[in-house]
Amino acid sequence: MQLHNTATGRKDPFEPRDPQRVTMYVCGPTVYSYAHIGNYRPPVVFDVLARLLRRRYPNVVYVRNITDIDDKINAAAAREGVEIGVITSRYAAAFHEGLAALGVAPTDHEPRVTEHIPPIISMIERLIASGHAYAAEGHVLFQVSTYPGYGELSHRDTREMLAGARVEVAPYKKEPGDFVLWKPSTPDLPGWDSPWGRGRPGWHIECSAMAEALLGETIDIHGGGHDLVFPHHENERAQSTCAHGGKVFARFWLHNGFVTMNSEKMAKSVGNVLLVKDLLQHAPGEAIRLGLLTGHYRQPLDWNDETIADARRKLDRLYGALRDAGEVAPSDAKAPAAFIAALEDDLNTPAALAEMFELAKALNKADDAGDKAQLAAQLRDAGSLLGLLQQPPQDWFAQHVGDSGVPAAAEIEALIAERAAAKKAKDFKRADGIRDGLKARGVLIEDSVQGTRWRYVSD
RNA sequence: GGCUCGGUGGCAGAGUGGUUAUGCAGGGGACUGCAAAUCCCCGUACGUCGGUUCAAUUCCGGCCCGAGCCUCCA
Repeated sequence: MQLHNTATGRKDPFEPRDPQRVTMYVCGPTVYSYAHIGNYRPPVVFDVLARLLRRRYPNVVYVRNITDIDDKINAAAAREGVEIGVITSRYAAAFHEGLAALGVAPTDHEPRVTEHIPPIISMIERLIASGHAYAAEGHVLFQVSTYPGYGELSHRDTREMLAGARVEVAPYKKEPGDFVLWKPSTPDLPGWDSPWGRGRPGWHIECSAMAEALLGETIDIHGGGHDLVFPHHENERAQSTCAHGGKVFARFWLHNGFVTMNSEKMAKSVGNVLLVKDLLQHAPGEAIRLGLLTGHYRQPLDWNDETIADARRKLDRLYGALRDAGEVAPSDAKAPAAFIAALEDDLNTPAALAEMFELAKALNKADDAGDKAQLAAQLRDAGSLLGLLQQPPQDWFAQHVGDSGVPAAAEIEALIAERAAAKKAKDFKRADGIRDGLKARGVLIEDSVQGTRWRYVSD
């Protein structure tokens, strides 16, 4: 297996440090509002990677955190006049609903920052003791100049960066590039007692401490959105490496590209945020998931109306092949080698999907029952790695998302029976009238050798 | 300005030093009462200018265009 490593800037062969325990940490959301489609790209991408790793290694420990203490959370809580727990549990629950809708399997651990304050304090103490951090005016700061490797992950020259720093430098910083590990809380803000007074952790130290607590000092894979490379992951790397006496923190750094809308970054300030909870009102979660996997994870993904429509049609074709195979004998055939090879080449999901369409075509052409059984099993197994095609085909075609107006199944069945009678009586005008009527109401009729079947069509 | 990554057929989107991506849309055909679904065939795409090479969309360089990051945004 090959994975692109941000630290080296190329695809490197991946071998776990310990094949008996493969470790992966992915930065999760800060739960202060509803998550948009871009926020779900890392969970979906790394869900696929986790599935792939689990197939190959007996024990994969996958951690994705939830950041539940943060200035934006504090602001939201203050705005609503509630405890931060009200805010964080609301949006964490919404996030989980989105994950479930997109078929994202649960991680092995989902640590929350507020439940890991002692390990965070402990790590900060160790950084101070080893001379990498210092306390000043209630803050604790990491002294970047004590870590020569700083900048290696993001390929930045620290001196130039510091020279070009455009942010006002806080007076308590020894050097402009130093970043905060702990900051003081005023009485009206959430805080925890610490050796440096009542306060709260900085953002970067959370992930370092939770990764250490759950996965140890060196992890195999660290993932997240491309925007986290700097400063978040650069800082994490500095903290963890220094706290662990120079041991490698993450052996592989993986970063997914952004989701854009009309080639623009999705951001509140731009006003082009597409929330998944809204999207789910119009499209099946499985189609959204496929939409997120149609491009390679490192490429930017431009999201538009066609993305979803396209994904739905693709699923129509794949599920259609499974449906037309009919009842086939169970087979334990696995995904073909070319499909696995595509995924093992830095998670090339577009190439892997192309293999699935080849399987679908072969399945559509197959006559022999044994061949059908095997091809259907292969297609399903391939789907299981991408988190697709796991429901009965009938269910896929019978679902209708959101809106009103579409006829209920019972009514459709009755009209189909009526049409069948008309067809038998050679009254094709009436039969076609029923079909056209249903089509106008969003139901497509198909006659097949197994009888007439129907499905809801989008738009 | 620095760093990272891109510009592929109508759209989406892989890949490759000389040979089919794949899906959708479109054209033709088979099947069908007519459709739909399915199958077969088709259009000969690689930003631009140079260089390397017997041969470049694929390697190298310049240029143009685009996205992201540059202290708390997935």
